[in-house]
Amino acid sequence: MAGAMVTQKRVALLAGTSLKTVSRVINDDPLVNAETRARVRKAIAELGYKPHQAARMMRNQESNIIGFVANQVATTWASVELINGAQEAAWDLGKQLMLFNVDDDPTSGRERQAIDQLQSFRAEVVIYATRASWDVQMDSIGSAMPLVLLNCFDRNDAYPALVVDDYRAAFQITSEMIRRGARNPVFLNVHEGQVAGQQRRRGFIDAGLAAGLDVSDRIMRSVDIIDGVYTLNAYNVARDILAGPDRPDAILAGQDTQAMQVYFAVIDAGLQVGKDIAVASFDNEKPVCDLLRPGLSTMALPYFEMGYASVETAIRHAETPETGRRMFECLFVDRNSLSSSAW
Amino acid sequence: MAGAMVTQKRVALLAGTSLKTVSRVINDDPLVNAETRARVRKAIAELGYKPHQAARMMRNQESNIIGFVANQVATTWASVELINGAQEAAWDLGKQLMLFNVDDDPTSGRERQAIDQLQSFRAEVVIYATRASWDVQMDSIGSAMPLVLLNCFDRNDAYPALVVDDYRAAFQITSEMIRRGARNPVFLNVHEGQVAGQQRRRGFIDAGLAAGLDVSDRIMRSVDIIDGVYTLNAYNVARDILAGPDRPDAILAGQDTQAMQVYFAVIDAGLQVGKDIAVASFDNEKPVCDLLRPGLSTMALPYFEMGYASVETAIRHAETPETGRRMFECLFVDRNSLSSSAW
DNA sequence: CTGAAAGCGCTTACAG
DNA sequence: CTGAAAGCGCTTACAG
Repeated sequence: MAGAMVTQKRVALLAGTSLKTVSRVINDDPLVNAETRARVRKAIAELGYKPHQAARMMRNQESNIIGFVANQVATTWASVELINGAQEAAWDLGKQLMLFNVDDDPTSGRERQAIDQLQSFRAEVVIYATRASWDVQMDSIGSAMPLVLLNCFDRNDAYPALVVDDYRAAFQITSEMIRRGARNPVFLNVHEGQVAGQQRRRGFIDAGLAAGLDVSDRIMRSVDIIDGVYTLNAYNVARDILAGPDRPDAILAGQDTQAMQVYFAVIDAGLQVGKDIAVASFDNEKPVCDLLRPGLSTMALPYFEMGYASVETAIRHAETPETGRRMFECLFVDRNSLSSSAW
Repeated sequence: MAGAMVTQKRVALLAGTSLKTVSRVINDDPLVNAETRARVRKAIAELGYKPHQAARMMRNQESNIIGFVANQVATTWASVELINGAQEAAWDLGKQLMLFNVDDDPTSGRERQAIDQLQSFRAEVVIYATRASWDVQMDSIGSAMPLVLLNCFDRNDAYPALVVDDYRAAFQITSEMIRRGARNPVFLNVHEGQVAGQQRRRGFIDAGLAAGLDVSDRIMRSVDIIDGVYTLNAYNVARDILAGPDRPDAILAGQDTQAMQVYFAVIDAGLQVGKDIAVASFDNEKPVCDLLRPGLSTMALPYFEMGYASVETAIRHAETPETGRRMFECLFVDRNSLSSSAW
């Protein structure tokens, strides 16, 4: 490896020129004789020379590296899109993304390790992404490097943050349900300890009010966090309300995986989704939504777009610090779960 | 940034010692006076000094970087585990994983770009992972750097490869179905252009033979690749065989998402999974398997383990080149889909 | 136990 | 248009 290392020196030797001229050619400096340039190019190709990033980083005093710390992100299909979007932006903008998947367990020390590594590589800025919009405490990272929050934010808005507009998403999907005929919808919300849960509650209620319906007592929780473990029990909740006295004509689930549980509750109650009862949701986890029968109508999280934008924001933020939350809108994806015979 | 850079020199200045001694302390060289060491440690902490990786890489002529090129991997839950396993191993073994998600489109040039970047960072070895066990042509990478294949292999076995033992997995799950009473199983196989499809076909047939059943004509394809797009149609296939004259008492699907389609075909036929008919599958995509009702019994792909092992293999392979395929076994995860009233 | 010198591969001023 | 010198931050021999 070391012996075979191809350097500018060797290229210069072969091209019969100086080290410096090779450097010029590589950096597209116009002040090089066309013929010399061609000779150098040929030598580069012949030797398979690749500039040594580490040397460049050191000499230029800049790394071109953006850190991406993903807390529990790689656990759902949808949120992997945050990473894909960031990756794409990094390609496009000539940055190197250095990715770390860390777990939620603070005792594992993985997060600390990731930060240390990023500092050692002199990352110019770090993007911190979580699976849900928590109100995070990020000063341990923020004091070390410029920081951008993705799909989360901090209490004091000390860092630029890119978040989903959950209020609007809930408002929209609820309005759509009502527009199509729902008069007695139920909302199986995610945990209201999450910001998303709080925002969506408001969106659901406000959409009802806008249509003259009071749905404020039609919100139930279908997720539990027991000893830190996130547990879906939309099946049980849905089963109970379907068997209850005041059967809804539409169920809005907090996430597609919960909607999937709702489907089975509906089936077990001898009913049909999209026929006897409408179902809708949030996320747009493609495989789930497409594979359910009927297909699940849902509010698509704009994660790819957010991931992409996070890199753009990070580059700007590394240059001149910014703050403030930027909201991203969900997109309604209509499949076939949104009708009900009750309408 | 540049002005504020904390170097060994500044640490030495503060500790009242030489540059070299600081280096010794950082690299845990025992030949340092305990008191000097303490003084240096204190200075390091005070200044928040972090060694500069780029400088180390250059001086040591080794990068400690392992490339991980993931072709279409981040598209299913299960295969993200390949990445998670590799990440974990990298943490444990003190290597830096440099991850690239590339798409399958050869014209995008992302793969080439990834290789170029990895060469520029002088990655010591590259792990190339795909979503399925294709027979890949990897010489474009293999000629540039030591290469390890993960979840795929090449025709000539020129590189070490870590693959799933699909034959054995199919043999095991089929045997389990038969052991519990299946006499007329059907296998909705994945595409037999995939090695997995071929191996599983054999496993299914051999398990039948071992139990005295000829199931060789009970294999159907439930996936199409139309214009390069992978399309599941297990629903239609299952619906047809359930309505046909020779109704199976068990259906083995090629992947959990297909099993999900089978569930809906069973439901629409007015039957119940785990009661009227047994269903099983491959993958263990946790959310899907757990959320289906009844829970789906499936052969879990050992992706985390394989991802972890790929890094260990890569480290060895970078040192002394190896070749050969290593097989990993799937684990049977029993939930509640494996009974049938027909038994 | 400690330090001064040299060099890893590159690019930024500075001279020609 | 081209080149020789200096230095980015570190560690490996070599002397003390």
